[in-house]
Amino acid sequence: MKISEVSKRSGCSIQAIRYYEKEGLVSAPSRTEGNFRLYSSEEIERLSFIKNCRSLDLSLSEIKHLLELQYLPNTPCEVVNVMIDDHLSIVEKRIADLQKLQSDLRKLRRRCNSTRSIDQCGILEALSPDSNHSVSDG
Amino acid sequence: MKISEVSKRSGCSIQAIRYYEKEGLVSAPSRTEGNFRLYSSEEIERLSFIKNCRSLDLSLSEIKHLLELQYLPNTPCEVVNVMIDDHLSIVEKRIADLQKLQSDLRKLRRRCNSTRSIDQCGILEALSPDSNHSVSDG
DNA sequence: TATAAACTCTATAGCTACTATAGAGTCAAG
DNA sequence: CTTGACTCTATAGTAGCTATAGAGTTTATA
Repeated sequence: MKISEVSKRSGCSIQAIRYYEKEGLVSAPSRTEGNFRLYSSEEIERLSFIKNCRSLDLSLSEIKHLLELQYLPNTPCEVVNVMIDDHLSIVEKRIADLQKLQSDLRKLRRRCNSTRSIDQCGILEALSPDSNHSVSDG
Repeated sequence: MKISEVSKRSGCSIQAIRYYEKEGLVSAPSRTEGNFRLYSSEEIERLSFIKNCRSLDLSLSEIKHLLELQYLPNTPCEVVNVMIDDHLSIVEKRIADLQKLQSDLRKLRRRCNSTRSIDQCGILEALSPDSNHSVSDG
């Protein structure tokens, strides 16, 4: 199989596949006489695995770690659980941060309506440093 | 004032201040004979404004736009409101995406406990492409 | 057989908003 | 006159790709 076929079947873009090769997540495949990459179906599985992990926003280094673990079948899998737990914590923190941001933006938005001009804009006033109405105020 | 003083008072790092200058968010200040940047207190206000906007995760191009608007005091401020609304939409979408991700990760996590070995790991199984238990499955 | 279309290759720039670093110059105090 | 603190410019790095240029390869068609 050439790279475009592998791309379609794995869901990874051609550029991404070459990037994963460069980063060592997949090994360099054999080549045709004309220097085109040639893949077997094993590579599709590996790339699909990577794709699944990326859809969960796991980093390439985490994924690399998971791929290496598959060659150590007797390792206790606690390390996998810990990785997912850690990743969940990061996601939870990101959600909390964004919710704070959302709240701040909503408060800010309430300071103004569309009928004013720039020099009376409650939003710009709140964003200015000498304002008594700072961004996080109610 | 030299740059470190301005950095302390505005809350922007020295590198960030130079970066904002390069990107045209603040104008190039005068220099001492020894080529050190010299600022007036006006620049602190401008940089504090930028800092406030950045804490709301507004992009530099959005901030640039807001800074330009301040020179057009008679413009209707609807454009500001729209920008904040647009930004809120993006934040809301990001939150929703992350909540989906959180849910997927939690489901995945439930597939395994720490007492297994890698070859029996329910998480790795779920991540593998030939699995009947795909990542988003209940 | 010629040629055009479709595909692939490598290498590089770009994205965002900075941070970190190297190597050199400036300035104030002791 | 030297030490230390500060500043300067320029460059590389961050994450995970995407997009592009310019060149070569393969396949289909005329």
